[in-house]
Amino acid sequence: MLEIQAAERLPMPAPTPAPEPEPGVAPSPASKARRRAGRPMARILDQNGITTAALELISSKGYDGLTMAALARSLGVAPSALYNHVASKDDVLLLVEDHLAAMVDVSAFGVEPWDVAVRRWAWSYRDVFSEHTPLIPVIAVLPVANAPKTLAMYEAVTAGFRDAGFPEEKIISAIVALEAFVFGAAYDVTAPEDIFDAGSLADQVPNFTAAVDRLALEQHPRPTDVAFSLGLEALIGGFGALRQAVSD
Amino acid sequence: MLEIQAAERLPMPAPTPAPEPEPGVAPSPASKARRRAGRPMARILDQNGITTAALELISSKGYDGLTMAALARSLGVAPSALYNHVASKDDVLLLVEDHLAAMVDVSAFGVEPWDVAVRRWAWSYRDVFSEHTPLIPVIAVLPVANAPKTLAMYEAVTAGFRDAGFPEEKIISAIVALEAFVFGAAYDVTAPEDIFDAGSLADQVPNFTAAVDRLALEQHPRPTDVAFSLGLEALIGGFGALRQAVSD
DNA sequence: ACCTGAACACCGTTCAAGT
DNA sequence: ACCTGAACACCGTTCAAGT
Repeated sequence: MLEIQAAERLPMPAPTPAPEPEPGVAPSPASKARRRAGRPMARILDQNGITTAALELISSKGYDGLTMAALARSLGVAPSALYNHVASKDDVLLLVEDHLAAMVDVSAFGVEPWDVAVRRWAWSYRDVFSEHTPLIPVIAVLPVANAPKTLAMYEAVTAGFRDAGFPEEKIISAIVALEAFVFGAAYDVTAPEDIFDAGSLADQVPNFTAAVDRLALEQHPRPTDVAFSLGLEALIGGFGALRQAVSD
Repeated sequence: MLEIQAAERLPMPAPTPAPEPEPGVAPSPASKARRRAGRPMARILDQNGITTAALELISSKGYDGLTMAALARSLGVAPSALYNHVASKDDVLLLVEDHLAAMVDVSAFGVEPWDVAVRRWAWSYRDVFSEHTPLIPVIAVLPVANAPKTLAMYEAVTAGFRDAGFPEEKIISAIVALEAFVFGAAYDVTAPEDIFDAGSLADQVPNFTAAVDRLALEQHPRPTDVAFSLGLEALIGGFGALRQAVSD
């Protein structure tokens, strides 16, 4: 259901087809007149428009606001119309995920040194998905064949690892491990500030409470960024030692 | 809503109270007779019974099968009865999470060397939650004050880090980083085997496909375990270098 | 092929009524 | 205090009917 649908010519001869509005663009408020049932003259929906509308809905109402009904309304169609273009709501989430994957910064691979590239990629990956954590369960189970832009990201990262002298049989494992860390860290970004406040139980967990208080004393940047940096540098350090000599 | 509710004595004098069935135990099939409305003689539900029933439901029907209606049915009550003991379905998930946290193995801290303890804890943590990934979004945002067993786990780990010479101001950050990796890895366990099959797009991502094929050649244990081990050892190695000299 | 509109089989949650 | 039963305001999804 995620294949690209070839733009289809209508069977009737139409030498100068009337300039149709872009599919997926919300109808102007002027066109309040409700559409009659039946196939419309011009296609109204496509996967691109659905993706864009979903992203707008998410950014304005959050993932709770992303319902098939709300999505349809923002596109000016009935909810059932969506099912001509996606098989399910999960399909919509997949479209969104693949769009976001294209925003992850892989530009440093093959240009900057390996560790710099990994650092840039991982921070960017975490930042993008920390605003979209409801997608993480979807990504984790997502066969890459259905997400071309996600696949392109993996290709860039893999090539970067290979060119940096990373042993080929360990590349995928290393990427999977880094990705696991990135996804977990994306959740951590969304945690409330006082998540580690033990409240009335504080005196029962003295070591923990002391360590939490001690961290708070450091006038650091966000604690979530400190933890991410600490873990990421350990992973980069450990994985970097696996590389074979290469001029870069 | 998660406070422990003190067992309450009924106000009426009851010198030899009839041996009441344990609360939360599903009614024997014999007692088919429907309860009348109104407060029952003996309390039927409590948080313990709800937790146990939820865990049974999850293990038999999965998280999709964990609905308030199904949970109530397994306990022999109406769905609305649950709301006398939990504020919401999220509260139920919290009870389940805290129960599972107690199953994570922290026994090696303070007994075995630091790296052995971390390794045992992390593997156990991942294994427990890989069967309960729908809880991960809940844990990530969960104030520890509401989850006493989870808090106890953090206390044991924190003490282990401190006693091993870990600088106090970095302990929480290190635990948070390890936990992020564990949660992400828990998702990875649930991924389908062919998740990295690029299908028809394979020739567009040659480096990635080659690395995936290369990994498959290694007759390893589960790829997810290889990736977890690789990342965990890097984290342990990197964090271990932060420790100050201590005799252990 | 691609829309509408009605319907289906659910959800979690609330609340009056009962004891 | 703690249950039942009815009701509420949703969900995602299906499908006949229309053009």
